[in-house]
Amino acid sequence: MAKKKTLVVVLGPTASGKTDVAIRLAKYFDTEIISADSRQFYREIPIGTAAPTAQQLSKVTHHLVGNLSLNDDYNVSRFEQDVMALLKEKFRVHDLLIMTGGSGLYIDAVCKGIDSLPDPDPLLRKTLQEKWQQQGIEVLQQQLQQLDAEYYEQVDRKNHKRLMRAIEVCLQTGQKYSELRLNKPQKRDFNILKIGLDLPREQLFARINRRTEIMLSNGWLEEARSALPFRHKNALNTVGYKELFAYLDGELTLEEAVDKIKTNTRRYAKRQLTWFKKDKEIHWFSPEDEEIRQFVEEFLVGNP
RNA sequence: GGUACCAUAGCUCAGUUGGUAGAGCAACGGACUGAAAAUCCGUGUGUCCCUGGUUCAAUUCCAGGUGGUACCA
Repeated sequence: MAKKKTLVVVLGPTASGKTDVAIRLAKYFDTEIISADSRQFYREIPIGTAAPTAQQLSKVTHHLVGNLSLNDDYNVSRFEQDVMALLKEKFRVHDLLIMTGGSGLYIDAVCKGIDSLPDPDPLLRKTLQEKWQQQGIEVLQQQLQQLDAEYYEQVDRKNHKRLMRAIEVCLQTGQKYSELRLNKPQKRDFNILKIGLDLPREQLFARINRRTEIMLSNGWLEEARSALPFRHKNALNTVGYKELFAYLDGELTLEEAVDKIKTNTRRYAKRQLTWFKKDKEIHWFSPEDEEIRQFVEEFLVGNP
């Protein structure tokens, strides 16, 4: 019987040191890394997304970094499919693979699966978007109440994105969203070990501030300037770009923009931590902790 | 040195005709199934500069002090 394969997931808030830890583990176990970062896919914005550098990429083979263009539309479901295909291929030659990133929803899609739902119809989405902007959220609420009263009861009714998505699914499938959204964890045929990286908040915030400065001195502003033609793409609805675009528009001074970037990055880190805190499968470590490698080895021994 | 004005939450400020106070931002907490670095929800954390006076009661009125700002010397 074939040995069971293992996916080690290195996760944590932004700037917690995931990239370095993942590379160290990958080198030690002589394996490859799959990114689970919803913004590092885009090849035009490596600086602002703190993607692995050319030097880091040369040390270990990375997947799903810089594989998309800002023009590409992408979503969690496609990510799940891409990663499952990658795992199938790479587990032929590796017993252990590493996935690292900070996008909780994307990580969960790989670890637990995600329901089979249709991709949004762009035209329908545009219609709903306009409806919301012109007539307000009440119209969306009423529409969802008619289409799917059950989901309407549980949904966050002030969140236009949730309302729109549910309406989309109902209209596109002719079925109720609440009936399609099973939310049932799928069994994977590989072991999963989740390693969480975290630091005392004060230290994490100091790292965020320092990294922001480094990213700027690495040419982030120029990167933002050249991404300007794509500013309305979803990929650029991202911490940092919004603020730098505001500076380029003359709405903020550079100093104000940088301060806002730091603040919004901290807030992003907090949202990530809120997501990860719920997941009781995560084993938490400090990024400098030498015991991470040993912990993985012990897991491998215990889960042959 | 003199005069005027100001001093309230981490920041910018509102307010209390005397009954210990509230907005925005920040902060903190939370939600999350194809836009997720997105989107949305909740929470006020306070020697009301200090000391004294008047008063049943002072953050509020009065006096002095301290600090700041402006103008005059």
